[in-house]
Amino acid sequence: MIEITLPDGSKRPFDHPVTVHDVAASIGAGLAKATLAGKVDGKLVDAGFSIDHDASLQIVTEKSPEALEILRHSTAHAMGQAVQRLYPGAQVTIGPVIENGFFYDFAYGRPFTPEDLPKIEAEMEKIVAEQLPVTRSVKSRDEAVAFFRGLGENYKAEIIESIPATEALSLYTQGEFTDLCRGPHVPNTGKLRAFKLMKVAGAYWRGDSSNAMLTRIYGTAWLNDRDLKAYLHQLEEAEKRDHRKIGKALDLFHQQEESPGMVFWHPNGWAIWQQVEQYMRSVYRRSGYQEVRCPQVLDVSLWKKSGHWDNYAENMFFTESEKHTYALKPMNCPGHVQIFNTGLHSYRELPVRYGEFGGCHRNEPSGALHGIMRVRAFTQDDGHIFCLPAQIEPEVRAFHQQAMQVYADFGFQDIGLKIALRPDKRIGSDEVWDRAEAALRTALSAAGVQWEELPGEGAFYGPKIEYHMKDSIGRAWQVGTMQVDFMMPERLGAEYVDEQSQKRHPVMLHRAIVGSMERFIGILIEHHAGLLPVWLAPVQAVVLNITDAQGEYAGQVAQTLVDKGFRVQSDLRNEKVGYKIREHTMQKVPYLLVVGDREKETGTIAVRTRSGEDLGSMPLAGFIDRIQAETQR
RNA sequence: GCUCAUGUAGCUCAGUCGGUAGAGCACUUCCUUGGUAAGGAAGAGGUCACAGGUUCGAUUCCUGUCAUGAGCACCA
Repeated sequence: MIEITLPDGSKRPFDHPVTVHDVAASIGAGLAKATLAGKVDGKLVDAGFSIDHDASLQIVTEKSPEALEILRHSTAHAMGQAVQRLYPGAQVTIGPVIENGFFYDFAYGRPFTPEDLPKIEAEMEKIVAEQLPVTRSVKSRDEAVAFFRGLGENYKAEIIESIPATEALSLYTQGEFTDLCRGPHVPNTGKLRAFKLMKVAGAYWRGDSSNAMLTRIYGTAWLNDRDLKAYLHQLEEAEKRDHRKIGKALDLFHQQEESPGMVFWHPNGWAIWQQVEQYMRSVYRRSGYQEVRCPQVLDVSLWKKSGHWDNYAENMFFTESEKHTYALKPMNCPGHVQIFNTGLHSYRELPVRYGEFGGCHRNEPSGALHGIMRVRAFTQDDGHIFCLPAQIEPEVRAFHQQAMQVYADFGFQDIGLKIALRPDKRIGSDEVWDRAEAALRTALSAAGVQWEELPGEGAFYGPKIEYHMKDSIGRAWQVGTMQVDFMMPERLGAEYVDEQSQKRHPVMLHRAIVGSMERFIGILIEHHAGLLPVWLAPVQAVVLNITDAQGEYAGQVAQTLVDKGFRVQSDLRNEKVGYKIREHTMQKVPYLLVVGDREKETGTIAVRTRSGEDLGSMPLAGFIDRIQAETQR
C-alpha cells in the first residue's frame, strides 16, 4: 500500500507501485494526456517513472515552469535523431538546454551549413508525427561506454569515461536513437511543439581551442507557435537596435578595412563621446581623483618589469625605432605607477587616486572583434588608487556607490555584479587572497547588493568585482571593474614611507566605471535604441523654417540656443516642413523647433518632440528653461 | 585564431545558368515658398573587396588574401 500526496494536500492510495502517468490517469484522462513529466518529492522524473513508496507528487504539464526545459531538451534529442537519420556516421556529443532553446554539437565528416537546416527540421517534424515513445534505461558506466563505443559514438564514450565507475547512468531511447541523458524527457516525441533551427556554428570539443572543431546547431523551442513567433519577432526588434546599424543611420562613426577593430568617430558620435567623457571627468573630480595623461608608446623594458611581456605579449602591438622595441600600451596601470614613483610619498598622503581617459591598444583575435563593443583601440576611464590595506574596503565601497550612481544617470537599473576569485595560476599567499576577497565581499554586502561568484576567474594579481550590462539581444558585456592588486606596486617599485619610517609597497586598486568608452557608447545606443536622452543627444534641437521669409529668424533662434551651450542646428533648406520633420525625426533629434510667420511675429517657437508630440508655441525663454532642466546632471 | 556564411552606387538591396550591371532612397540642377513623417522634373554616380588561375572573354567559376557577420575560443 502506497500513498501519493498531491499539491493540494489530497492523498490517493494505491495497492501497487504506480507511474506518474497512472496517477494522472486516475485523476482524469485530460490530465493524463497533458502529462509531460512529474515531480516526486521535489525531484523531476519522467511520466513513466514508477513510484514504489509514499511520496508527494506534482504532475508537470505545459503550465508548469519546468515544462519548457523538458520540452527543449526533448527537442534537442529529436534534432540529434534527425541528424543521424540524414547523415549516417554523424556523432552526437553534448546537447544542453540554453536560454530560449537548445543546441547539439555534432562530429561529422564535413561541417553542416545553413542549407542543411530545413532538411533537418523536416526530419524532426517526421519524428514528431511518428510519436515515438521515449523510454529510460539504466546502465553501469562500463556498460554504457561499451554500448556507445559499439555505436561508434566515441565522443560520447569519452564523456562517460570521465564519470566515476560506480555511477549508474540513464539512457533515453526513442525509436532507433539512444543518448546518454539525465532527463527527464517527454513521454513521446508527439509531445514536441513549436521549434525552429536557428543557426550553425563551430564549437570546440569540450570548449578547448586545442581540440577538434565540432558543428553546433542551435535551435529554439516553445510551448506553442504564438510564443515562437513572439520570440522571433523580439529577435528582429533587437536587431533594429544594433549599434552598428544605428551608428550608420545616425552618422555616428564608421570602421574600415584598413583599421580593423578601430573606430572613426564622426561629428555626431564624437558629440556623444564628449558628453560621456565630460560627465565622467566630473565624476573623477567629485570623487577625489586627479586626472593624468601618459604616453601611448613605452619601451619594452617597462613591460618586462610589469609582467606584460611574459603574460600579455600576444595581445600587444610592437614597434621599433633606432634599435629599441616599443609597445603600444595595452593598459594604463604601469604609466600611473610611473607618476606615483616620482617623489617620495608618506602614508599620510594615501590614498592617492589617479584617473585617466587612457587610450589602449590590444591586438585582439580577429574573431573577437564586434562593432565598437570589442575593438583593438579603446579608451578606458581608468583609475588607480594607491592605498593602505585598511583602506581597501572603504575605497571599494565608495567606488561601488559612485559606479551605481553613474549607471543610473545613464539610464541603467539592471546591473549584474560578479566577483572573480583567485585563479589557479596566481601570485601572493592565500592569506593575502583571503583578505582581498573578503574586502570585496564585505564592501558589496555593506552596499546591500547581490552578486555572483566566479571561482578561478580573477586576475593573477588579485580578485575583481565586475559590473555587467546586457546589450539588445541579451549578450552581457563587462563595463566597470574594481580590482585589488598586491603585485604591480612591488614589481614596478611603488613605495610609501610608513609610521616607522620604513618603505612599504602600497596596495593598488584598478577601477573603471564605464570600462571602455567605445563599448559603453555602443551599449548606450542599443539600450536607448538610438533615442538618446537630451543631455547625450548629439544634436539636441533643429530649428526649421517654413518658408524663406523666416530664414533669418530661424537662424537667430538657433544662434541664441547655441550661445546658451546647446547643440542646435538650423535647417533652412527649400523643402516642405513635413519633409524636414520626417528627416530629423528619423535622425532622432529630441526637439524640432518650427518657425513660421506666426512665430516670427510673436517671437516664439512651435515645439515638436521626436515622439511626435506637439508642445505648441512657446516663447524661446520657456523652451530654454525646459531643456536646461532636462539636461542638468 | 577556429567553423560556417557574406562582400555589387553614399545607404538598403536586386541581378548576371560566363558576353564589363539595375531599383528605391540619398546627391546635383531646375520648377515649387508649401504649417508638423516623403511636392515635381531632369541629371550625375559602380575596375561588382583585392590578387592570381581557368576561359576567346570573369563581377559571375576555382584558389588565395583582406574585411565583415554568427557562434566557439579569448576578453574592457
